[in-house]
Order: sequence, then structure tokens, then C-alpha cells
Amino acid sequence: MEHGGNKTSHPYCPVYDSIELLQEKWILHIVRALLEGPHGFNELGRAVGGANTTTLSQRLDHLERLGLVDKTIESTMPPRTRYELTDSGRELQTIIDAIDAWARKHMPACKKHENEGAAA
Amino acid sequence: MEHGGNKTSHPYCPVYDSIELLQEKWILHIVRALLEGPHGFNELGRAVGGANTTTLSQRLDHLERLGLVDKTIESTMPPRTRYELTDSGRELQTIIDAIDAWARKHMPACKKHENEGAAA
DNA sequence: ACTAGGTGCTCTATTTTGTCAAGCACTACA
DNA sequence: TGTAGTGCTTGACAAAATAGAGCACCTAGT
Repeated sequence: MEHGGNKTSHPYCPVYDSIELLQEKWILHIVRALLEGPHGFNELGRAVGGANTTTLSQRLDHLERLGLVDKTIESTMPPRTRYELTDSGRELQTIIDAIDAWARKHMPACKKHENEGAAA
Repeated sequence: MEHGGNKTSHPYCPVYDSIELLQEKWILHIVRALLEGPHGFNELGRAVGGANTTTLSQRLDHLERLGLVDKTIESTMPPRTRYELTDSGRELQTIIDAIDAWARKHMPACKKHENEGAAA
């Protein structure tokens, strides 16, 4: 327990905790999708690359509790909900941008030997 | 499959793939630790917050195969290995920086108890 | 010399986490 | 009328991460 997220006597590092959050499966994908605008539940699941409802539900709940995502129920019975980023959430843009920049520069280099199926 | 990492007919999105990588458990922690300098195996495990050896081993292997981390065996028998970032890996600094900046600004809002200024 | 603890890393068993599929209650479009 | 879409929960299952032991050796303390 070096950076000691919350385990023991360590002084608590916000960066460590953020990483803990961002490394949760789908979180980054969800943020990226939500940065492009509000989404519905299933819609978001698809936009994100096919996350299943159980996980998605849990992740959104987490993000909501942390105040990064805003959930608006537009109608209960013909189910219609809207998920969108809060101000704090929207500022995650810088992180996605950094990933974006890095990815364009370095990621293709790594996966040269990808499935050539569509790699035109 | 919107951003379609590699599943189907989608044109392949490096950003999606990067996110897939970065969201793997411990990866971001590992990168953060490694940005502060080379580490040994167990040392890294501790620096990272207590990842267990099995997982750590796998993650380092992944990072190495992607060319982000360099593994140098300094001595086989008195075991001594050195893991350090490659150039590509070192450029992940920008991402960690972005996370760092965001974390300091918004993460404390979630659990306002910090009193550490590490990770300059 | 001998013990305790450190190095890197793999193996097995167990726990944690994520996924699949079905279902509810209802609307919209064909 | 029927098919497909909406949001989301539950229970059964698969995949991933963990603990912990162990190997083969070195270093420091006593």
C-alpha cells in the first residue's frame, strides 16, 4: 500500500483514487461517449462498444454518486432516461484528449499486426 | 459496436484501443509509478499499491509487448530485473498529468481529506 | 554459520468482478 | 396485431484478480 488509496495509514492521494475510478471497466468509454452529448441507457451501452446492462447500470450509478454524471428521468413508463456529464465530468475531456493525442501517435504503432481484415 | 475496437467492420479506432489498455486494472498505476523512474518487480508491485504478482506479471508483459515498457534482466540468479518506460511509454506522462490535474481539482470534492502533494 | 528477509516470478485455489439472458411494463411504428 | 424499441433489475454463470505458497538464490544481522 504505497499510494494507499484508502486502505491504511497513507495520507490519501486523489490521483490514486482517480486512477482507481478510471480503470474501472467501461468508465473511460462511458465518459468518452458522454462527452459527445447526452445518451439514453441502451444507447449508451451501444455507443460504448457493447457493455451489458448490469455493468453499465453499476458504472453509471458510480459516476452519478461521484457527481460526474447527471441522470434525468424524462418519463418513467415509456422508459426514457438521459445521462449527461456534469461540470466536473465534462472536465474529464482533458484526460480523454490526452489519451486521444497519445493514441493517434503511438497506438497504431503497437498494433501493426492487427487483424488485417479491414486494415486498408 | 460504435467505436468498434477490433470486433467487426469498423475502421479501427486507436483511441478505443488505448482506452481498452488503460482501463486494465493496474495499468495506469504501473505507468504512474514507472514515470518516476525504473523499478524492480516486487518494488513496483508495492509502489503501485499492492498488486499481486500474478496480475502484475501479466500487465508488465502486456505493456512490454506493446513496446511501452522495457524489461531488463540485470542478473538471473540473484534475481534482479528492471522495468522502465520506453519513449512511447514515457509520453503517457501527458495522460497521467491530465488525470493528476483533474484529480486535484475534482476528486477531493468526493472525499475531502487530502494532505499530500506528491507526484509533482 | 545461521537466521531473517529480500530479489523475481510461477502455480493453484479462492474470491471478486463482469457478462449473459430473461423479463417487466409500456410506446411507436408497420 | 405484432415486432421492436425504451430503462433497468435479478439470478446463474464465466472471466479476471487475489492470496499465498514455493523456488533458488543473495545480503544483512547476530
